[in-house]
Parts: sequence; C-alpha cells; structure tokens
Amino acid sequence: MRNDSRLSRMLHVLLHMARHDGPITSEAIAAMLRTNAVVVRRTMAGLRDAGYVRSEKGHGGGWSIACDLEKLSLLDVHRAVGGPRLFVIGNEEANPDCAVEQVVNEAVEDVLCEAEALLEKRLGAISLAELSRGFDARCKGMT
Amino acid sequence: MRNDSRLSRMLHVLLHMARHDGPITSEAIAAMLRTNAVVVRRTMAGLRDAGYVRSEKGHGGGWSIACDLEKLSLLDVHRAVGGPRLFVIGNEEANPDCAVEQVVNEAVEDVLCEAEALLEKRLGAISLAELSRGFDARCKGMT
DNA sequence: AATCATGTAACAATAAAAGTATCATGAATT
DNA sequence: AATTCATGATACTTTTATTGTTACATGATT
Repeated sequence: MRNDSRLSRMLHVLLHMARHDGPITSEAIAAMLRTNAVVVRRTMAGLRDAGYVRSEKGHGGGWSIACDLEKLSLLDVHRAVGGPRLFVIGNEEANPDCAVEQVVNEAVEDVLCEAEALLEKRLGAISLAELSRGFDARCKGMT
Repeated sequence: MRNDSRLSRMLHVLLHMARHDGPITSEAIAAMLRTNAVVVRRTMAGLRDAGYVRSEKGHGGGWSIACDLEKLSLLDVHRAVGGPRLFVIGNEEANPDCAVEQVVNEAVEDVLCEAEALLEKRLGAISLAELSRGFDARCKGMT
C-alpha cells in the first residue's frame, strides 16, 4: 500500500486555511496538495463531519475552519480522517489454538500497543495553533 | 497493503524450531503457518543471511537454528526479515518548498520517530529465549 | 437560467506483502 | 549412477488499502 498521507495533508490544509480569509475551494486545495479535488472532498468530509471545518456550495463557496485551532489536536485530525491503521506490522493468525503463536502475538501486540499509546499521547498534545505558531517562528527566523 | 506478518511468523517458527530436534523442512513450516513453502523460504532467507538459522538441502535437510536464542532479540528478527516499514501514515511531499508543509512534516516526523525509537527499544529488549520461557510458563499454568 | 462548488458513486492506478507455479541445484538414499 | 528430497531462484498473480480519475447529481449565487 501507499503511505497514508491524509493526516499530513489535512494539517497542511488547515494551516493554510487559518491564514486565509474566506472559504477555499476544493480545486484550490487540490492544487496546493498536488492532487485531485475529489480526493480533497473525500478526505475533508471527515473533518466536516467532526465539525472542524465547514463546506459551502455555490458561488463564493468552499471550505473554511469551524473550530478553535487552539483546541484542535493532531490526534483529533488523525481520528477525523478515519483514524487509520497505524502500523504496517501485525500478527499472524494461522492457528489461534497454537500456544506458541499466542505467546508471540501477545509479545508483539504489547510492544505495538505501547508505541500506539505514545503516538496518540504525542499527537494529542500538539494543537493546530501550536503548529501555526511554529510556522510563524520559522518565517521570522528566515528574514 | 496487507499486514506485514513476517516478524510474527518468524518468531513463531523459531520457537517451534527451538523445541524440535533436527531440521524442519519448508513444507512443514508452511503447514504450521498455513502458507506456502516458497513464502517460508523467501522470508527465512533473511534470517539465514543474518546467520540466525541454517538451511540444508537433500534428504534430512531443512532449517535449523544457528545461534544463541538468548542473544537473539525480536528487533534482530525484525531487521533480518527486511526491517520493513513500520508506520502506515507518512508525510506528503507535494511541495517541499512550502514552509507550511515543512512545519507539518517535521511535527509528524518527530512523533513517528519517537514512537519508532520506543518500538525498537522494546523489541530489542526481548530475546527469543525469553519468549520461549514465556511459553513454558503458559503451558505450566494450564496443567 | 447559467455558473460555480460541493456530494456521491464507480472505477482505475499504485504499492507492498503474500500466494503460486515452475525449474534448477545440490545432497542423501538406494 | 539414478532417484528422491529439499532448498534456491524466478516469474508471475492475488490481495488490500490509499490515491487518482471520470462523470453526474445537488444546491447556492449571480
């Protein structure tokens, strides 16, 4: 499979939307992400359903932010886009009755769960507003 | 993509080999894993190249352990089977010049790297011998 | 009414692991 | 020496989830 870039893409879009007045169309977003407007709508539908963004049809329509970025974490976005599978590696399930397989799977599972917990904790601790400030800082440093 | 079950499968096989006298054929291993002998050879080739197992042709041939399980960690096995990609999620790379994209990717990357470090640390801390003892303990508890 | 923009559905492309078939190679048995 | 057994290697196909694409319906604005 390909890399799942939905989280990165949505963060990217949200930061752009944050420093843009008025709605942005799917076409404009697609151009930013170098992809297709349908892909944009499909992915952003999750954010809309969660109430993080709003979409409007017709002239002057498009996408706009509908929440406080200070309260929106990377984890929120991750979950809103489908909370997709995190790890490539996983268990085998050839013979659930095999005690060896059980021991192996539990060991691997334990490690993965711990890593997943860490990941969610870290993603939950970063807000979109912080990212935006990180962007400001970077721009300032470049002048 | 499917789940990558190579690590789990190889751990499973190694534990079985550890409590088995003499070589085991790819066919027998394939039966244990409910898969194909070619898949077994393909995956175990990595372990052989790393020196963890040995393979012999002809009558009485097959696979046998060639190292001290006390010194073989889950991380070693993970790396020997190809040290595959860990995470499904990853960065977008639509426009590397975009400062927003850079900030987003760095933030996501940081979190992933931290999780990966934890994962490798934990996998490196468990030996096959420990897993084998875990199996013994489980069997004892079941009597 | 025409245009713009989203919403939805259906399908193709992509990528990596896994599954499968086939044949070559080499070792042990007879 | 011939047969058999087992790995080694190659060349596919299948699977599965994201991504890409086309086409059309729906609703809002001009």
